[in-house]
Amino acid sequence: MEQKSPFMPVDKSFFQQPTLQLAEALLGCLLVKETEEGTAAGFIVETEAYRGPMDRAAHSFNNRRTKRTEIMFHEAGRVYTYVMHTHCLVNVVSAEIGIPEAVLIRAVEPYEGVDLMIERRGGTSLKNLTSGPGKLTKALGITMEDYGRCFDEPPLYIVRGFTPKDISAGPRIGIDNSGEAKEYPWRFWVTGNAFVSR
DNA sequence: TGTAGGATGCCCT
DNA sequence: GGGCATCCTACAC
Repeated sequence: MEQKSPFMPVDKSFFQQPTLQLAEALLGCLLVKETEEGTAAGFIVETEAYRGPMDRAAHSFNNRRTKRTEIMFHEAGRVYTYVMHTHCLVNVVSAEIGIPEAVLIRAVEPYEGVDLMIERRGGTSLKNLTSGPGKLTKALGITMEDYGRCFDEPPLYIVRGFTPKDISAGPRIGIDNSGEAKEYPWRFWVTGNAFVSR
């Protein structure tokens, strides 16, 4: 059978690992989005883990189950997209069915379809193209249409990329009103990478 | 049915 | 560094 997509998605089993571990494992992987306009892809260089039941910063804290958070209660590897102000943010659902955890993709390093990404972002510099959770979704063309999809098949999927030489960890960003949860070192990034959000 | 508040980004000082 | 765009969700009446 002809391989229509330019990249080979990871196996579903890739997502079957503890959320914090998955957040690190995603670093260096390639995030691909195929649309009619073309294919855009970038290496994941920054992630954040959100662990529903015990994590005040998570939308699913205390097992809050609504139409928005519903997908986090499903199997690992599903797509959780969410609208923030004027932007769309993308997460990888993790953990077992019934446990609402996810990994937020905060930054990627442009790899393929750079011209298309620049066009979507209104002609910004390369360094500013995908260095933030709202920026990368716009550059790659990820929208609420992707909610509930699986990251192991087109049009939105993850491919094994490179193994980061060094990984850093620290507190998450933008969750100052989340009590003690804001201190958890659940943000991971590729040490020294120029496309990390800050 | 009304309203308060974001897992952000950009533009202005 | 601070304010605002802008809109959907959650939750209080």
